Amino acid sequence: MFEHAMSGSATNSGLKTSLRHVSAGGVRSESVRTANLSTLLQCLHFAGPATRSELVEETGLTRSSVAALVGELEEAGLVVEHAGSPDGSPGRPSPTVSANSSQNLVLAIEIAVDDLAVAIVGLGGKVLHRIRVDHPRDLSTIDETIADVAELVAKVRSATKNTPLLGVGVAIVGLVHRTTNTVVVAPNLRWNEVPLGNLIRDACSLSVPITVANDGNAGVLAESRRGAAVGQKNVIFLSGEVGVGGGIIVDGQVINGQGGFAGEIGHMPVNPEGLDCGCGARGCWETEIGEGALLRRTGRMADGGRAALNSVLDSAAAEDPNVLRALARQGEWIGIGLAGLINLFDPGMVVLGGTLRRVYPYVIDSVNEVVVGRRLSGREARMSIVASTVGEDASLLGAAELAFQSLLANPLTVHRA
Amino acid sequence: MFEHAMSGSATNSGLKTSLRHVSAGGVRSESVRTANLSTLLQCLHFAGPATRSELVEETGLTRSSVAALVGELEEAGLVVEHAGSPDGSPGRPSPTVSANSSQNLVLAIEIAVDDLAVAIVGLGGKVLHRIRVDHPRDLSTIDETIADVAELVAKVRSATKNTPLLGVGVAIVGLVHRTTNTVVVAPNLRWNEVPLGNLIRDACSLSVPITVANDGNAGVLAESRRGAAVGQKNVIFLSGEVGVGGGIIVDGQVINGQGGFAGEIGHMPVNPEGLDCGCGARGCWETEIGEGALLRRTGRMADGGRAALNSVLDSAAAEDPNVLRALARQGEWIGIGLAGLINLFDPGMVVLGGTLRRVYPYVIDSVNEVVVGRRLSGREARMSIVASTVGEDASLLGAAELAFQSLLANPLTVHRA
DNA sequence: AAGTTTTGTTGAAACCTAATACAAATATTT
DNA sequence: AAATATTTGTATTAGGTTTCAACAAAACTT
Repeated sequence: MFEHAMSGSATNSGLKTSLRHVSAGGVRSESVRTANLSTLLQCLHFAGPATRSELVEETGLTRSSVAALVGELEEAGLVVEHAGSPDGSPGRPSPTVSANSSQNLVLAIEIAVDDLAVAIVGLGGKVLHRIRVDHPRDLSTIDETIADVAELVAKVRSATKNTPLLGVGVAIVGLVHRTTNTVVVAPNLRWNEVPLGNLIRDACSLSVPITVANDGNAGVLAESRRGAAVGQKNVIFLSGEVGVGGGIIVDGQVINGQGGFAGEIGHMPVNPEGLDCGCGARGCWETEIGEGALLRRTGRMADGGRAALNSVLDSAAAEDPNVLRALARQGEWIGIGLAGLINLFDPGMVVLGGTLRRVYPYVIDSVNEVVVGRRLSGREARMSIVASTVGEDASLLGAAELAFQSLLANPLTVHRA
Repeated sequence: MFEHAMSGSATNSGLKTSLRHVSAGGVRSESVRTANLSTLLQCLHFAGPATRSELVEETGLTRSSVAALVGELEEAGLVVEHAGSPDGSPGRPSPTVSANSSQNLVLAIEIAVDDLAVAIVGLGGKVLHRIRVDHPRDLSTIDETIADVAELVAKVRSATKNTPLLGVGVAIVGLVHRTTNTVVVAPNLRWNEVPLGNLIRDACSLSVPITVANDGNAGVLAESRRGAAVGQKNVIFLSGEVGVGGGIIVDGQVINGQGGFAGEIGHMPVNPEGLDCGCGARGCWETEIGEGALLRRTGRMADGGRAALNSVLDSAAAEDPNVLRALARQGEWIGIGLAGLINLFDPGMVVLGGTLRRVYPYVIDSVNEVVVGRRLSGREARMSIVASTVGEDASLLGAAELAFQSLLANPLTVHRA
């Protein structure tokens, strides 16, 4: 289990850099311990509490090693042990080990088009406190938005007794340069070149590491670690909101690309004769499967927002034939783009999130029909298209996972504040 | 360097992933040695001979460890050492270590639409013997093709004194199921469900491991290890031949997807109102940028083959305005699809191979224009679109690298025959 | 010729997990 | 109720791997 956290294929050997002068590739014995601590902590974080014997079985390590490693994690305050109780089977009961979710907290922030959300999440994935508020686009400047975020952060932090944090994760509807935590462009927010990481750090007086990421990339992380795609190593996450975002998992890892811009699924060119897109190009997938397209097809105003969307869903529930037809058409376009992605990635699962989660029942048949027709691998590959199970908090929870990544990779070298 | 051997997420120690190749999860001390042997051998295989001190610097290991590890590799016959000679600088000369390319051979086979190629390649990438022959599609049955391959294999093997092989790599223009080495479908060859790996093994009486892969996936491997994309961690390889193939490297690794079907770049839907594609769908990218499209646009017969293509290139060289215009149009379509892929992967480099390598000078301007216009990350990301440098042997050399992968990952557990 | 610099070699020390033996805690059998 | 079997925790020893430190070897420099 948990290979997703570390990728690495059996016969691996990808090459990366060429010239001989970069960072060391050699491995020392100490690193073995780090790797094993990491494996154990990931087990507990992602799969929940486990007895020591279960950990032995899952990791393949010996009882002695697990005892020593768990002891070290406990000493560091990362896990807690509870005495085991008899369960009816013979043998000495094994104590239960759990992630210490009350003392290893991260801050998660989501900046969506018409929403802000903030949460404090404990190791193991326990959401200790969460706030989501409406925050309509165009009603706030960047500075105001940051101030609003800071206010929410203050609330959740005081609700959790200002317990020190391990890190901060931020998900935002925009293109993010990962090494600088900068939002290069967020069309729906009309942001350009916003150093979001630094702004949030200053506004909230944070001194722990901050990771900013695209909301789709955060969403797929949540979906793959705690949602519908748990256990899947190759996943496409398609999230239709005002814009169409997404995230892709290849061999257990979210793909970031060279600068962190990867995963912009909504701007694949699918219809050169199509509509103009907010990104400046024409005929992007987003123009055919975004919220606007659905509202247009059902005779609503394309910028009708949430109310219009609800009306569409109501009509669909009432089996309005025009609306159902429009949804089927929508599904065909979803299928066309998905088929291309499936031929590109050969995923084991496709997850539809955001608004697409709500329209799922009305579009899935036409989606499947188109996909099956265009898939090259035909029936060979088993692949399913499912609705998100994490739901509206996908990006928020993904942001939390981003903040945990460094701890999980290197459990014993952590700083909190 | 060579973190590629370990990939791993940004924050982790890098080690973990390399050690992680044992499925269990836990890492034992022996794996450290395997990982370090692998790192050293990859250094020598990909970057060529190096002195022991260079290896020390590259791996970060100590002189003692490198000495021991190199000694072990030498004992296994994988590397050879030559006494160092004074180079004008002070200090004791360091012996040079090189991959033993005369005794660690793999067999590479490429089955293209109108070509067969076979080569014997030594560790370090030295091509010891290579044959490429015309083999027009539709003139042979599957069995005949396999027999032709077997004949070529016998030739190259006897030319290399039937030295035992470490493995076999096969690249083919078709969709390959990796775990079974089966060609699910190869439209241009009209193959369906061909157990190619087994057929070749039997026809050539081979007893070493065989790896069959899609030609585009093999091509990108060659290009990234020994061609234009050396050192790049995120690469898109687009190879236009009769069909349009490709391969994608994410974080230093070729992406295979769930069953090995990933990388089918040519069948992205880019024009729903476009032409019917051989795959059964309509408006695939291949219908706009494949060889047929170019011939069509330049007034030739779409199935004119190599002769027609040469005539187009001649006209282009003679600056025939109609042909140049058609090529520019071709470039626009290449750009449209590439822009989508770039938004999806955020690569550091795009490599154009196959026929596209030859038309590169005539299309690159319009490609770039479209791509710049449609890229979301704008000027933020440095990304270049270049022509393949490996050339017509990309898939063949990639197949060889496939065959080396297992040895490189685990240098001391090899069987030859 | 003596000193400096770089590199190979060797043995001890440090780190990590596995293996083994034994103790503890529970269920089952007599 | 006592003995036995089963499972798990603990402690000790052994095996594997790397680093460290000291020394030797081979080159250049003064």
